[in-house]
Amino acid sequence: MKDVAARAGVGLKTVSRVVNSEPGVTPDTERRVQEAIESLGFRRNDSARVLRKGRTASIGLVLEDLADPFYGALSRAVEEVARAHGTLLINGSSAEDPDREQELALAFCARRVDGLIVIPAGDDHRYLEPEIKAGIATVFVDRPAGRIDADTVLSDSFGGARAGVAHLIAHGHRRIGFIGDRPRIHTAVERLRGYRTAMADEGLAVSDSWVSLGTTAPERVRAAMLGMLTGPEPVTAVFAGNNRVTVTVVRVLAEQTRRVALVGFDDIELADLLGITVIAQDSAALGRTAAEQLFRRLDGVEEKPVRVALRTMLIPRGSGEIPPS
Amino acid sequence: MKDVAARAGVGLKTVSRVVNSEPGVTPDTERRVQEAIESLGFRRNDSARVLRKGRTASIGLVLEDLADPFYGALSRAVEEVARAHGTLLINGSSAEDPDREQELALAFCARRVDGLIVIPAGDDHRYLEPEIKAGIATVFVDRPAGRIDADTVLSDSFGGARAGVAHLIAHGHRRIGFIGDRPRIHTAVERLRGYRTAMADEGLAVSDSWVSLGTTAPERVRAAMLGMLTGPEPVTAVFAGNNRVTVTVVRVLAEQTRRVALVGFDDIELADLLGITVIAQDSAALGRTAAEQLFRRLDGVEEKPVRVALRTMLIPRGSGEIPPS
DNA sequence: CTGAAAGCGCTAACAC
DNA sequence: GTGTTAGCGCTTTCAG
Repeated sequence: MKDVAARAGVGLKTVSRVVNSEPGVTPDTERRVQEAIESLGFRRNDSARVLRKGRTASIGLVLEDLADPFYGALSRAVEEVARAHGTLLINGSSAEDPDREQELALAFCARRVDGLIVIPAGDDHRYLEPEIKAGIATVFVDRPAGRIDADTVLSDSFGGARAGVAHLIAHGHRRIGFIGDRPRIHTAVERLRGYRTAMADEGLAVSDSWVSLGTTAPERVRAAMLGMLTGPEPVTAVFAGNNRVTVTVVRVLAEQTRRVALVGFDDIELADLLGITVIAQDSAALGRTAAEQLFRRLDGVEEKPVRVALRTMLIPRGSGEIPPS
Repeated sequence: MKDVAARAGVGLKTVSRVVNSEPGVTPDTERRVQEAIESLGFRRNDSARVLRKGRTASIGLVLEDLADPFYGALSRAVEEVARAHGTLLINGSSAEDPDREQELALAFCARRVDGLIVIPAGDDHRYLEPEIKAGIATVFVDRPAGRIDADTVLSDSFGGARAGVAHLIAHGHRRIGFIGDRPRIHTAVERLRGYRTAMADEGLAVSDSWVSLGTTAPERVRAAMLGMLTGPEPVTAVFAGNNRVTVTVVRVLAEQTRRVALVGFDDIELADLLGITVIAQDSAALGRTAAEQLFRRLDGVEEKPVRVALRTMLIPRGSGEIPPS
């Protein structure tokens, strides 16, 4: 910038004005500066700018795994909102590891992102308190924050699972399995609660052998599913706790001769062709809503922490309407 | 940091030493500084650090759409490599718009990312020359750079498409359609070339009505597919140019009574269950390889631009082995 | 309308 | 082992 000023024969501040298209520069001077910029290939150093202004025009998003289509879509929605606000997005995948979540979130804070959107992996977010106090707006999505009070945008996991299981019951099932994510994960617990409530609503007892929580690794899910299909009280239907689980369950069921009903949480690409009945949640809406709330905070809106729950939708496609065998 | 120094009763530089775990501090002093840091909730301002050091420990990735599972997986692979190098990743989606690609890439450069990985939307990247000259290492992935010479990591689109179409021919097809992405996109053109070559290899003529390039919007692909199924020379097989196209083609074919063979470029989740034969490319390997090359550059390796072509793999699953009707 | 000086928070280089 | 000084590239303030 100094060089540009020298070359254009003007002061430093004048270059700054031109670069930021601030008013108060003669068209003629502006042209000279522009030429100098061009010929020197000058590009403003945003780091220095940030240091001065305090705002980085960037936000951070900590999610579980960008390779999961659910989070990919969510991230993209956040990016669109950020873009509309002239803001860049930094992504980080926690791989469902609380330490890594914290490491990422704090790294983002050290870069002085203006705001943070977090899909929690851990259940204690007190480590963010000083950052939030220091002015980094924070919104939690998909799962609630642990041990701090903050803006949160969720899907209605409980209601969705309950509706899905009720759907299976309505189609005549009595022995229904539930395969979900690890019990540390809030959505897994909520969906299990939805399952139990739906069963209780109809006065159905739940056998321990019908419920399995754990990682979404294919081997684990496969074993759980096979376990429920054998034994003294084999299930005639399953509720899959999320898209990763559904994918594996569909594969296992495809190998069976007996027809087993299935409803899965989360929609999946091509699920329509495979006839998979799902409880769809709108991952893009989740991201969009969270981002909008974040920018509302960045615009200075002061209100007590907001909690939004987005509705889910039951999409019947066949697998959930198979009668008990 | 000044405050920490004051509180701990030490000099500024000593705090800096502690924060960066540099040697030359008494354990006792270090403890005092640590305490001050804790109680003040101090966190180093990386912007200032960047300004001083020149390196931001961040890289930028410009891709088409993070919500596309192909790019999601690629991005995640890049992130893993970056993480191993203590580097953060900034993502941006170009939405296949060259202007937006440029806007993003330059925005990343203004933030002084150490390196840039670009999945080109446009075909002229001379705008990056000053940046590259200024020291921002740049690697292109999935598609080659336009009008500049730079490190590039691609899949073998030509070879993959050729093998896929040859596979269809081997199963008896003579009238084979090709539906691909817009002709501005390098991979689309390469895959079309693979198609034409495979046809020519067997002495088969290609009717204009069998080839359709354009956006991957479902309506466009649907119309193209339906067009090829009707008319005087209906196709008995199709080659789909990428995962977006395949998804729509599968839907259209599912509605037909006649059985039409299909091979698609890119693997898709659940394609195994739907029996879709594909030419798989390893998006994670693409990302990993590109990122590794980038860090090789950042480590100071000077060599003339590298070009890597990753092999593709034909996975027969049924749809590509349907005989002509 | 324009420019000179101060300083954002940190680190490199050199004292002590 | 520790502190001091200068300055990274920009914007803010205020004087011309």
